[in-house]
Amino acid sequence: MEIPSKYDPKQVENKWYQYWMDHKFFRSVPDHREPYTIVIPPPNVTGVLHMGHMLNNTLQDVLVRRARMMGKNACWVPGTDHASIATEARVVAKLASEGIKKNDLSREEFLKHAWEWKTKHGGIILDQLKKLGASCDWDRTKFTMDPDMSESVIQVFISLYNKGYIYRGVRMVNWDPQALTAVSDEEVNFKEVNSKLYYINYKIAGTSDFVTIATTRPETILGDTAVCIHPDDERYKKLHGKKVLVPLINREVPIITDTYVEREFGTGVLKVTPAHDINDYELGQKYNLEIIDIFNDNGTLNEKAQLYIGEDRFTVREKIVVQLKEAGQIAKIEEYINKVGFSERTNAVIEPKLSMQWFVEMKKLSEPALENVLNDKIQLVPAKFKNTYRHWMENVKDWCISRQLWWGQQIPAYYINNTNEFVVAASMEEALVLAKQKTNNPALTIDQLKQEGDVVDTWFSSWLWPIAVFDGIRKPDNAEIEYYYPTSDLITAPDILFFWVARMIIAGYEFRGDIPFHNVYLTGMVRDKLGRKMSKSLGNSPDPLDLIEKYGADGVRVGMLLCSPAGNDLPFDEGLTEQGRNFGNKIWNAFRLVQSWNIDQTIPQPEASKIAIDWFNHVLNQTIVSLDDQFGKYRISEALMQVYKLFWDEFSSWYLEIIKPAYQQPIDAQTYQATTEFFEKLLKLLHPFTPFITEEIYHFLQERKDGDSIMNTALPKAGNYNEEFIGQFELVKEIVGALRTVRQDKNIPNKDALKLQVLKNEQRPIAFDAVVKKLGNLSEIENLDAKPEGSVSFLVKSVEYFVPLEGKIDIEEELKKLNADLEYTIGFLASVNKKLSNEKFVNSAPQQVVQAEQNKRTDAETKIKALEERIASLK
RNA sequence: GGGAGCAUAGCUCAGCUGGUUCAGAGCAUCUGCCUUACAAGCAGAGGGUCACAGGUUCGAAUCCUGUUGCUCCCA
Repeated sequence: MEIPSKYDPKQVENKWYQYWMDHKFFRSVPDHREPYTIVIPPPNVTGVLHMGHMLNNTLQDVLVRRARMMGKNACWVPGTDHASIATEARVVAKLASEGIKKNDLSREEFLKHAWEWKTKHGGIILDQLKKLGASCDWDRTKFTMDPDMSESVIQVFISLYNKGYIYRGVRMVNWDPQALTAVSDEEVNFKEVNSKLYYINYKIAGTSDFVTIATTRPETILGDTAVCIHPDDERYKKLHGKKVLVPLINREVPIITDTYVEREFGTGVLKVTPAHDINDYELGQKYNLEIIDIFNDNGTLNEKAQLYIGEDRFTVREKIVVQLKEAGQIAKIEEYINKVGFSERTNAVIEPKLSMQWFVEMKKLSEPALENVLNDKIQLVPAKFKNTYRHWMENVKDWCISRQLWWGQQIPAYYINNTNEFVVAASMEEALVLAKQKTNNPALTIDQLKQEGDVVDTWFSSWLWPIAVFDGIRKPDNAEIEYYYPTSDLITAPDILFFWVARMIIAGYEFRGDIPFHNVYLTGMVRDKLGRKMSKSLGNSPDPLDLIEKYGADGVRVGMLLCSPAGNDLPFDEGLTEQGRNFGNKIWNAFRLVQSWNIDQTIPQPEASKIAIDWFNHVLNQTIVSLDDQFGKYRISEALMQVYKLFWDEFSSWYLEIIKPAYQQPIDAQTYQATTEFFEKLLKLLHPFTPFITEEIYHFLQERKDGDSIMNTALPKAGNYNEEFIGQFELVKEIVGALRTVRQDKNIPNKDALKLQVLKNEQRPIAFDAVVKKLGNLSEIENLDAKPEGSVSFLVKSVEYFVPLEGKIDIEEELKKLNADLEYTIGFLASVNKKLSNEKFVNSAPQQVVQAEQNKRTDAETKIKALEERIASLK
């Protein structure tokens, strides 16, 4: 069988993914095994796969595949999130391009379009994840607006309302005057802009004096209902209790005092516009100020402004400044840089706007969620995020859950007779029953009820995700939720620690009385080389599918993982995926080598091979132990690096080189057997990281039955290993390395055999001679009693080796090296001696440490003696 | 403005409760090799005042304090 020297992932990956799917290997149903559950952080239906998903889902797949191979019943639940704002915006834009306005459609008509859109585009990411090799149980694919999911959301809303956690209230929202909707805080981008700071004189009522305020938004003075100063500000003490007149409209408003005012900013006098600034709003609440909303929803001024009615806020800004100037009320204008919020979607300047919203009271609900993260019942990885988490949870604010949108679960509140009186119920019929009771009016009809138009925030459905995907809200005792919940690990990004993770924990305790997951692994943020967050709008993200096309899914997975320690940002570089691809190629070629050998049952096993097998067994077991440890700490990146080195350095560069028969010579059966066993174990260890190539080679390595798969085999378990043996072998590597250096220095080709001489020394790893001979291409290793003449020498530990090379010795060169070594060793000995002669050190350091220093001294002394003798003999 | 975190080789990071030659790994760089598994490779080499300044200690990359710089969160 001719196997190409370069591994081609393309058809291999498609072939095996299909095979896994055909055999339903990702399917999980409850059984007697221990469950291992991950729910995917549901990507937005609007999205396409980006590098963040790649990282995140690679990590999940590694954990899931590993758990599966550890004999657990692994269940990875995939799904998507309806992303109300983003999706609605998409659908609105699409309709607009067809000349249809959202407002011309009924809610039902619009939702029909939205569902069509979702059906068409909503599965893209999940399909893309298949290319990555994600071993999700696709039969369980959920969507946050599936009927059962929505029912759960509504049920939870009603239950929270009935428990008194949900209320209505006025709140400042981020209003997008272009899209005509409130947007969430996460959808506002703050940017620094060059603007101006206007100093405006306000007349003090009943006097001819005035006071100067500073503002960046002069158009909002029409909504001013107070002016505020710091109570301790000496400059303005005389103003306490006075009133001022708002310029142009001469409304009389009070001067209030509050420590909120920064005395150093501007003039130390703040104009207060409660309807159009969140901080002013809070002042307004505190001092019971009038709230005058001067803006229409589209950003033009309304009649309450009295002036400029119907004109846009930015036009008004320019005009009002002119008018104020004419009135002599502008003191000065300064250049000023401030941060302005822009809508992520329309790029319109966000207008803070007051509106009636629905809230969840969070204080009490969040208590168990705080406690059980702080006490590590739920473990955050890395733990540094506990700080952030605590800070948030201790200062938790009520959660505004209403959105002025149609795409999402419509709030199940029903207003009675167009009043603000309402009932909360799962259906209109139930609402009618409640409304009749509430109004004491048995004649009430459905026509007199009107359902709240707002939908709930998307997070209000995704906080139920780990429960709802197993139908644990509607059917709290069903077999699935009891088996899979709490889930095992959650892998997500730290920027939604509060929005999502914390709320899932809250929901977990509130609705199931238990944690939703045991561990939360927080990944880094994938950035570009300039350190910018990768985003669609910047266009700085490579297309993951292109990368997979170019480097293979295995290569991309390795590339992503190699440098993604938990919680640290990952500046993405295509070089990493290239490294991943190269690794795949290395595995491939190692396999090609092994499969090219012919086995001869009659030839004896070479001594060197026997040693190599022993050694590799030790190293393999040692690595397995270490891997378990790394995975326990979620150090996935380091775990991969260990397997990477195990395969590349230890197995390929050392083990295979030792056992490799001469060209076109057969290999003995025992060594071959051991080698394929090693290979298979290595493949299994690698499988969670590189699922495709390992499956491919697994099937080449031996005849397999249909339905066999490496993904369903057991991960190798660690056997005993001998560290001393491994240590001895490290000396062998040093000897071989030194021999290679000699060859390179003296220009001796590998195929010319050398003779190695050794001064008798008990520390020499004599048991490994066969290996040294093979790798060094030595004709023999000779024991000497005295130092030979005319040889190149080197020291490993304190053992002295010689390579006889008549006529090839450059004595000058040799002396130089020896002297440098001698100098270093003398210096080293001096530092050791200094430590040892320090009584405080000897008395207070642990015995082991002192002993170690003493050993160092002995070794160094021996080495110095050897070096000195050698130097003397050369002179 | 409040809070948190980070700073180790050109890059990305390890370095656990201070103590084995502790200053490491991978990549990149340089040198020599197309040596019949692999040039997507092999064999070697160089490269760091562990941000800066103090302190604690027999001993500090590691603990403490301050300074500087960067990042994130909240306002």
